[in-house]
Amino acid sequence: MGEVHAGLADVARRAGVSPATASRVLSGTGPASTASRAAVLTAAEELGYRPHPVARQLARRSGTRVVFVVRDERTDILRDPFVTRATAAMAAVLNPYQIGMSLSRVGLECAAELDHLAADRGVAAVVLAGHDRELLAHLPPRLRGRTAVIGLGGTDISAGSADVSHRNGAGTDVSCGNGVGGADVDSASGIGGLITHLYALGRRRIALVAGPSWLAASAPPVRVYAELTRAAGLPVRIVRGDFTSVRGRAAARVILRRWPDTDAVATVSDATAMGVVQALAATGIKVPDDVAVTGFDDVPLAGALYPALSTATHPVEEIAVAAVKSALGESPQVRLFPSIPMIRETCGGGGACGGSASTA
Amino acid sequence: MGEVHAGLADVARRAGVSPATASRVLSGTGPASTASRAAVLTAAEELGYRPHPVARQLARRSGTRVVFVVRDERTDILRDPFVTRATAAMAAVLNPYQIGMSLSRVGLECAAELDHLAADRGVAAVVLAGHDRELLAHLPPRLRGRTAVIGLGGTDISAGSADVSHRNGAGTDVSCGNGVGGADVDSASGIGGLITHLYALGRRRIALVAGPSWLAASAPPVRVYAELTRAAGLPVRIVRGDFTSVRGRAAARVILRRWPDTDAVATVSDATAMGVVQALAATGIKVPDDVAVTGFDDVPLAGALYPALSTATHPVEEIAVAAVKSALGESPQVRLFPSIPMIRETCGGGGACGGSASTA
DNA sequence: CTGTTAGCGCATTCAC
DNA sequence: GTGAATGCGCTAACAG
Repeated sequence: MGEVHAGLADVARRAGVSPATASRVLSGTGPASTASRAAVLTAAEELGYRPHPVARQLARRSGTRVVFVVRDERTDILRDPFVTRATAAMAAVLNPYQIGMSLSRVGLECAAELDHLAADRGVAAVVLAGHDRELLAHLPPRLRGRTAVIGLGGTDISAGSADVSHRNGAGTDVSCGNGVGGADVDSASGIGGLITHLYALGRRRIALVAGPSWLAASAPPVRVYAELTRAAGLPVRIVRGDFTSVRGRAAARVILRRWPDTDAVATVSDATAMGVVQALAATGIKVPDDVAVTGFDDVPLAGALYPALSTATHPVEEIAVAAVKSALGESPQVRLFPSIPMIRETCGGGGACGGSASTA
Repeated sequence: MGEVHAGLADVARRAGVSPATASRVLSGTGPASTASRAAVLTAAEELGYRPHPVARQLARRSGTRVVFVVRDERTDILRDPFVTRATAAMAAVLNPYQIGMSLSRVGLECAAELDHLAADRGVAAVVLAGHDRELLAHLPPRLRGRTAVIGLGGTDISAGSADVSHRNGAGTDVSCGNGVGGADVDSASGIGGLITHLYALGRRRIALVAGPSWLAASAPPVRVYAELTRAAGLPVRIVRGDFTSVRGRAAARVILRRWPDTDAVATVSDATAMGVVQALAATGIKVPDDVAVTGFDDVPLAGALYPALSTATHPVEEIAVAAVKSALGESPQVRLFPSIPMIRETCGGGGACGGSASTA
C-alpha cells in the first residue's frame, strides 16, 4: 500500500502464478483457469496494480496517440470551431484508452505528411478531415485499417467500392467497402431541408455559396441544391466559398452583381452566412426582408446573433467520437448523423423557433 | 530504403559505433566526438531512421500524453469555447514532441482524480484549469514539477509563496515561488480597462457579474472593479455568475430587481454578457442606450453579434501553449498575457471599432 | 569520449 | 491451462 508501484511481476508472485498468466488475465487476452484468474485479480486489487500504459503499448506495438489531420489551405483552420470542438471531444473520449490526441494541419498536397504519419510508430490511428476521393485512394497502406474520415462527401467514400445504405435516424450504421471508416452528417438532408423551407416561404431566386470544389464533402449539398432547384424550374446560382466569413462577404457581392434579383442565399457554413449577412447589410439590403440567409453547423452563438441565424444543427461531438472509434477499429465503420434545420430569423417568415427582434 | 524499419542498432552498425553512442547522438544527450556524430547522423539519414517514440518514452519514463484537467461543476464545460480552443492549441503544439493530449473534467472535489492521474505513468504533465488556492496547496507530490495552471487568480498562485513581479507587455515572464507554473491573462487590467471606459462614457451605476467564488481566477476582476468603483464614489453591485448565458440572464434579472437604476453591466464572460443582453432586451431595455454591457474573452463571433459585443480579447491559443510548455518544464514558469479591451457596440458611445447595424 | 551491460514493464511465442 | 524464455526499441549507469 505504500509501495512505489506494483508491477506485473509483483502481482504474479503474490497470486502464485507466472507473469505470463498474470498478463493474460489482466490484459483480458488468452486462456486462464477460473482459479488463477481470481487469484490474479485479487492480488492486483490488493496491490493497487495499475498497468504501465507505455510498456503495454510498446509490447503491443499499438501507438499512443490518435492524430486528427485537417487538410485545408487555410493555416488558421485549426482555430475553426468545428475543428476545436471535434478535437476536444476526441481528447475526452480517448481518456479511458490512455491514448492522447494530436492535431495537425496539412496542405492540399499532403502525400508526404501522410507517409510520415504512417511511419510514426507512436500513431495509433488517424482521423482525417478535408479529404477528396483521390487522397483516399492513395492512402498509405500502413494507414489503412486505422484511418477514419470526417466528411464522407456523398455515398462513395472510398473511390468506388462503397455501399452506403441506410441514412435514417441518428447515427445510422452504414456499411462501407474498404478499410477506411468515417463519420459525417447527412448534409444533403440538412441543406435540402433548409432550401425546401426557403421555397415554402416564397423564395424563388435562391443562390448557394458552396464549399471548395477540392473537398469531397462539398458535393452533396451542391447536388441536392441543384436537384431541388431544377425540379422547381428555378435558376441554379452557385458560388464557391471556403467556410470563412471573408469569403462569405465576397460571395455575397458576386451574387448581387451577377443575379441582382436573388431573394435567398443558402450557405454551407455559419461563418460564411454571417459574412453574407454583413455584406448585404453594408449594401442596404435587409435580412431577411429582402434576402433570406441560411448557415450550416449551428455554432454555439448562432442563435444569439442578430438576426438569429437559421442553420442546420449537427452533433459535432458525437461525430468526432464516432470517427475516432472507427479509426481505432471499434464499432461500425461508417456512421451518418442527422442534419436538422434550425429555422430562426434570417429565414424570414414564420418558423419553428420564432424570433423576437423583427420589430423594426 | 525498402526496409521495414531501421532501428537504432542498424544505424549504429552502419555508422561503425555502438548503439549507445548512436543513442547519445540522436537523442541529443550525452557527449560524442564530431567524427562519430557525423557518422551516426549520415547513417541515420541514409537509413531513413525514425526513433520509436514509445520505446523512447518507456526507457525515459517520460509519459506519452499531457492531460488538460478542467475543474468545474458543469458537466458541459468541455464544450466551452475556451476549453476547446485551448485543447486544440495544445494538441497542435505538442506534435513535435510526439506527445498527445487528453481532456478531462473533474468536479470541485477532485483529490481522488488528481491522485489517480499522479499514479498514471502515461501522463507526462498536467495542465489544470479551475483551481483554487487550497487545491494547489494539496497537489499530489508526484504532480509537482510537471503541472501548470491556467487562471492564476491573482498574484499568489501557490498559496502564499508567490512572487509575481512584472505584468507589462505580451507574455511577460513572471517569477513564481513553487513547483507549479502557469499562464493567464492579466484579467485585472482587461476588466479595469472596460470599466474605466464605461465610466468615461458616463455610466455611473455599473454592476458586475463576477465568476464563481470558488474559483481563484474570479478574484482579480472583483478586486479591480471594487477598487475603481469605490475610488469613484460609486455603488458596488456584484452578482455571481458561472460563465454561462443562462446565469447571465438570471443575473440580469437580479440586477434589475435589486438596483433598477443600473446603467451598465460588466461581466467576466462573453456568454454571460449575451445572456444579460437577451434578458435586458426581453424586458424592453435597450442595449446600449439604456444599459451598456461588456463581455470577456472575445469569442470568435463576438464582433458579429448584434449589437456587437464590447469585450476584452485574449490570446487563448498562446496561453494554452505557454501552459503546456510550463507543465513540461520548459521556458518560464508563469506567464501573464495582456487582456485588451475591444470597444464595440454594446458599450454605447463612440469606440475604436465602429459598427454598421445601428440603422434602425 | 566510447562500448558493454542492464534494464524500462509488459506481451507473446513456444514447449510442457 | 501454464510457465520459461525472448523481444519491443531505446536509454542509462558503469567501466574503460
